[in-house]
Amino acid sequence: MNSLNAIRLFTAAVDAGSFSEVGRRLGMAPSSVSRQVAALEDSVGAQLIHRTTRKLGLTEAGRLYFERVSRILAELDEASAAVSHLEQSPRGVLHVNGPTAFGVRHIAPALPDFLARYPEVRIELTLTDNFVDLLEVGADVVVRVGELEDSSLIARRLAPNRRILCASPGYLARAGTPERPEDLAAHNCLVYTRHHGNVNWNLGGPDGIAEVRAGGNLRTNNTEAVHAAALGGLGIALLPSWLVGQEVQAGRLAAVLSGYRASPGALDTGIHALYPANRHLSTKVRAFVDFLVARYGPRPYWEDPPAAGAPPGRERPSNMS
Amino acid sequence: MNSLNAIRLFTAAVDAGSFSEVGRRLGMAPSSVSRQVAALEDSVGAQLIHRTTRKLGLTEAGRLYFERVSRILAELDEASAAVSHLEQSPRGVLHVNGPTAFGVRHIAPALPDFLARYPEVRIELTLTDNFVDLLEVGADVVVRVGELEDSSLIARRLAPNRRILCASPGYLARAGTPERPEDLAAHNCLVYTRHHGNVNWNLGGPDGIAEVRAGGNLRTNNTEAVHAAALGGLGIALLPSWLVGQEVQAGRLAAVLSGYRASPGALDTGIHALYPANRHLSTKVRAFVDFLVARYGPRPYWEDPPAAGAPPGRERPSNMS
DNA sequence: ATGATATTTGCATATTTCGCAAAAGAGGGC
DNA sequence: GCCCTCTTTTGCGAAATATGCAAATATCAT
Repeated sequence: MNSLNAIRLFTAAVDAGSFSEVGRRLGMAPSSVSRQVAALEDSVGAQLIHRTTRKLGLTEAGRLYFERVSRILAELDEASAAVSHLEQSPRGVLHVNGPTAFGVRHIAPALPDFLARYPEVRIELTLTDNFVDLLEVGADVVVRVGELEDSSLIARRLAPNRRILCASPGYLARAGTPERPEDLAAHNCLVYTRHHGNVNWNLGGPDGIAEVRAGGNLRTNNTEAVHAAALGGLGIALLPSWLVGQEVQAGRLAAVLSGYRASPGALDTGIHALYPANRHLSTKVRAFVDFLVARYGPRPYWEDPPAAGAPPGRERPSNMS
Repeated sequence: MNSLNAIRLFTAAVDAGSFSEVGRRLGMAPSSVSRQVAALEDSVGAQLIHRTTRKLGLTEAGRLYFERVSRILAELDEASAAVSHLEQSPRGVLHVNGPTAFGVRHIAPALPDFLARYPEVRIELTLTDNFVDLLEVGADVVVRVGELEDSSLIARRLAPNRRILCASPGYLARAGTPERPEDLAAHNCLVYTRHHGNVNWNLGGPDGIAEVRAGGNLRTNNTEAVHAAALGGLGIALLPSWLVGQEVQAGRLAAVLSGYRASPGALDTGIHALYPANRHLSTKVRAFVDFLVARYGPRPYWEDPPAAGAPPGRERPSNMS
């Protein structure tokens, strides 16, 4: 195996016309240059440079080798430079993966701002609801809502994952507004469930945790269906704040029992951006995750404003267009 | 500076899909592969491969680098192969330098045979009468007649450098044939001289060395002129055997005082091929020098046949066409 | 869960590489 | 013609680098 350094020294010697001159330019002993070139000659099995103590001259083999190799070295440096360039500022293709519903509502609307800020980035957004393997899908970042699998990935928290009870104003006008968890028993609860069987809602309030048996005339494994039904006035739903927060703000839905927290026992799983724990975190990934963190802020725009008297959070980023 | 080995391991890892597999194929520890690739990543400043313990995946930078670098590696191997190929058998351009007169008579006529034997060689023959620096003129081999300068070149003896006294048969018929060195005083001696001043011919014979004051009505610094004058019957000349040997054999000239040797005191300077003392002697140079040695043999075709009773020399190569 | 296999890292060991000094060679200037 | 300088090369000890093994950690299949 010939070493790259030897080839570099060979071409440098041809350019400089002297091993000593190469040593002077590169800050190394002439003997090292001599030995490296000799080793290169041994490896290719031919004399490349005729040497006397006063001048160097290329052999035919050396001329041939030099012509090809100097071009190759330039290409190699160019390749390294291209890769380095890619990391000097956010550039290239950023492959983002996320859940469909969240992606449509909160990732895709953020992309125009991101791409305006980083014009050299192109985004490939893949929205899938099943758990994806970063390597499998070739993603750079994955946004996950909810529980995190144990993995070697780095998880950066983007937002809390709060669920709120809500119903349409029409439904509440017709069926009344529950004031305490027990009141839910008299309401049509729209149940999102992954499995069959009964579903209980745990609500934490000033009087402890109340476990409510949620039931009604709709059970579905699709959050969007629950959402649509609630908007249509079918009943009371327990839905993520990122899904209904803005509709509550706009008045299309009304939060009920807002003094209670859903699943108070479970720790807040949150919404996270996941990316590989590499020694060299690519700038485009860092820029994207930083961008999302800044955009959502400590209190995302879909969440209620802080309660009166609570210390004000940092300025929220602009709402989505 | 990134090492070539690291790049090779990187591409091997991409091909094999596993560092361990690379280690198995190349007979090295997986940890070494891992470290080399990591070092390469550090040197280009970007992650090239996403790794989990089960699979490897290229990053965008890695894909970019791999595409360029794998092509570059192939070119590099090709360049080394081209140089090696050049030395596997005599090939390429052979730059030969020699004296004009000898070259015309004994080098150029030998070339058709040489080129027929080595069809992949092209010869560039430069004939100059001044001393040349191999590097200066870019020659691979230099043929020199006569004294050798001290140098680091390797000298391979091709033929003796004998000078013989001769004259045209017509001259001898007119002026008589000298039988002893002293007789030359009565003859018209054609003198080749580099300098002005008198020229003495030293002739060694059974009765010791005789120093003869050579003189006549022609002095010239050009051997060919002496030769032409002798052929024209002007007088007796002292000329190299390679120049007049065949004309003596053909009867156009007759040797005189053939029992005497010219300059018996000086050591036989001979005719030599000179080439650089490199560690890797190129096959084309070796082939050419070997060819000349074989062609001229221990007793060149221009020399007299061995005296009767002397052990026969090896078969002479074919005379020039 | 457990086993098999993968990458990575610490650490001791080899191997290579480096620089200095000395030797040998080549050319310029006096 | 001789000296002086600068060159390449080689020996040798030291520094730097690479390597292999073992252990830790991680992932996937059974």
